Amino acid sequence: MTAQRRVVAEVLDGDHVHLTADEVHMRAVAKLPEISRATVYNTLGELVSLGEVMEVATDKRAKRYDPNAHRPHHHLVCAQCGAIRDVHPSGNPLADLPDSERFGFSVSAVEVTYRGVCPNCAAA
Amino acid sequence: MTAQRRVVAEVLDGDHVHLTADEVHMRAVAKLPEISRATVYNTLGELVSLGEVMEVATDKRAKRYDPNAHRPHHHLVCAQCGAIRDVHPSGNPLADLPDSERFGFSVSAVEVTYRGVCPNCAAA
DNA sequence: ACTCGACTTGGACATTATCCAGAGTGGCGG
DNA sequence: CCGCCACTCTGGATAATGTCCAAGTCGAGT
Repeated sequence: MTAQRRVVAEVLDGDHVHLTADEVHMRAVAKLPEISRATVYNTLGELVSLGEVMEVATDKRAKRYDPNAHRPHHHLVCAQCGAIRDVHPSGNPLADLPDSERFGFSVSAVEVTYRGVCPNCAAA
Repeated sequence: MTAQRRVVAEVLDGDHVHLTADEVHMRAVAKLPEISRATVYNTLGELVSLGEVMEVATDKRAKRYDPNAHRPHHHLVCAQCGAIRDVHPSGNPLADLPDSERFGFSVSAVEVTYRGVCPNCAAA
């Protein structure tokens, strides 16, 4: 546990939002100016391997990192401003996939992304 | 409808797989050598706007384009080799999102990505 | 204090996507 | 048939994101 990794962990823990790798880097630089992008990417990759954070691919421009990896949840994305909210649907989508639709895959996870327009953008 | 756009449409229609923009470009070049990347991107963007093809963000490396945009379906992705299959689950995930979890959004679409390991990779 | 290994750094590089200025093309009125 | 206009395409530059590598740095153990 080095100073650099602690800073990355603090950035993710401080705000429970969904940051891009670049945003994590910028915030890390604010706390530790000499930290490099490579270290941020390395550390994020390790945190993902450890299961401490999740990668989220809601848009294709950049990965986002979700520090709320321990409680299963899905995401609600505004199509206009890109805002992301965590949501907790009632059903279990894994159960909705019958064996006949699994093609022999061993299915281990499911990601659900709801898309819509947030109240702010709807008002504008 | 120019020659270039016809070629892009043919590429997408010829194989019902999930091509990246770059794969579309390579296949388009095979049919029409002087087509440029910009034109492929433009045309793909127009097709998406028209609702003829869907963008799929199963990994973060590159967008993929799904020509099967007219029948709602979801995707089953192999975590190892990246193979993508279309699947048709039984339930309707939109119904699983109660109003209390919508935060005022007008939710219009849902994407579901199942992740697992395909039979080929499981055998290897 | 020395050595070794792990970590970090900074920059180069790769990939994917977008932008832009200029050239090309086709239709249409004259 | 000619020239004009709107639109499209091209090729290259550029941006955004992510990865890799060689060398430097730091700390633990001896």
